[in-house]
This record gives sequence, structure tokens and C-alpha cells, in this order.
Amino acid sequence: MKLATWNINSLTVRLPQVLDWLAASPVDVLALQELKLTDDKFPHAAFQAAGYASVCFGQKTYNGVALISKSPAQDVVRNIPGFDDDLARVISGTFALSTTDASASNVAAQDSVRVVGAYFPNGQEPGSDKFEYKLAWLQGLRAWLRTELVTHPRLVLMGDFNITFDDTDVWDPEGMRDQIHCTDEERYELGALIALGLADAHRLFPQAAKSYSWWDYRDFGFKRNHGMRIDHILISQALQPLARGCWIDKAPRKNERPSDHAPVVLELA
DNA sequence: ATGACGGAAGTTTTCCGA
Repeated sequence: MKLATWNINSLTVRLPQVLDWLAASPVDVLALQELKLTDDKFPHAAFQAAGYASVCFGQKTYNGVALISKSPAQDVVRNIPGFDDDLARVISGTFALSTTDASASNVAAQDSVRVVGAYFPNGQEPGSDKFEYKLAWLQGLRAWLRTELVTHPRLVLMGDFNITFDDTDVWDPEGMRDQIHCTDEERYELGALIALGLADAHRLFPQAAKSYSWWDYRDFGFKRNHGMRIDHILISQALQPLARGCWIDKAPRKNERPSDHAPVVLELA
């Protein structure tokens, strides 16, 4: 079973690239962020023609998230229960956990995985109102996930976190010190999510040095690998024995008119 | 110190992202 997350920075512009990527790299569940369109404009038919079901939570101009999947999502929830938010940032669904690995035979085929796809707030600048909103949002997410993990022990939280774990996720740690995505406050909240019993799937496996998931459009950021790792896949303890690999697919970043983010993929047994 | 690049809204510049 494969799951992936990708901030596509406008589905209107990037739909062909998403379909091309799914054709080349089929996954069971793909979480999309920054759709930048309303629900009435979501291209369900195009995904269906490609063999995928889809559920969306759109919004005009900014934000917007979706789950694209081979089997339909069940028990879909939009945004964070218990946290009032005007912005469309989270969509969750339950999917059959299709096990193909005999060593995972202790996991029954009918078992399922709860997938939370999220577009975390950017935060703009430490100390700003948007930064305070980001911290409040993170606390709201954590409070909800604590209970969600009780009902759904097999849980994946993936998306554009807009937070680096530490300096190894940053091409220029000195230049970015205490800047947005790299502050102690943001990293504390990310650590607090891990402390709920989640693991950063990327670091469960060997990775190339300077592995990033986002590169600035400006100043040849991708070509110079001036990037940050801010897109993450976190998996619960119950899923860790099933994890087989996690990688960042830089290929779509080489497209014409690419998203500034690359997809991150998790393979489960 | 600021902009760069890219998208959306919407008409010409402005906001926002990361």
C-alpha cells in the first residue's frame, strides 16, 4: 500500500501534472493541499476517469485540500473538530489497509488506516497575528489527534506542515535561524505531535543528505537545491512495523510550471 | 533593505505563499 502527499499550488493549473504523476506513480491514497479552488470546480470526473475516487474541501483563492484514492474514503471529516477555523485546511478519511506482504499477516485484510491530510498554516512571520494563529491551530490539531489516535490506532498524518524538524531540513540554517518554519515555537509543536506516538516516516529510512520537499521559485532554488523539508508523513506506532519506505519524488519539480513542492511517498506492507 | 517567482483576483496592482 502506498500513500502520498503533495502541495500542488493550484489544482486548476496543476491537474494535468497530478494525473501524469498518478499514472507514473500509482498510490492508494494521495493527499493534496493548496487546491485554490471551490468545491464546485473540483475535477472529480477527471480523477474518476483515471480510476480514482476523490473527496475535497475547497475554498476560494487560498487553501483547499483533498484525498484522492483507489477505494472511496469512509467517515470523511473536514477541518479539526473542536477547533473553529474559517480556512479549509484538513480532510480526513478511512481507507482499507490493503496488505500485500506475508510478514504483515498479523494485520487482517479488513483492517483500515485513518488518513489525515493537512495544510498547516504558513505563519508568515514570527510574532505576527498569522503566527499566533499557526500556534493555536497546531494546539487544536494536537488536542484532536490525541483522541483520534485512541479511536484510530493506525493513523497517518501527512501534508504540508510548514515546519522543519531541525537544521538538517534547511539548506541555510544560519540564514533561516528563528525565521518562519524554523522557530523554536513551531518545532516544539511539531515535537509535541511526535510525542503523541507518531514517527517521521522520512527518518525511519536512510535518506540522501540535503533532502528537501520545497524549493523557492525564485533565484533558481531547485537547481541550487536551496530548499527545506516541510512536507511530512507521520505514522502512528501501530503502523511502524508495516513501513517499508519513504521518499521524496523530485521528478515533478522538473516539469514545466511545477509546483514549488515535491510529493512525498510512504510505502506500507 | 528589498526583490526575486508564481497564482489568484481582476484589470493594474496587491496580497499571499515559504
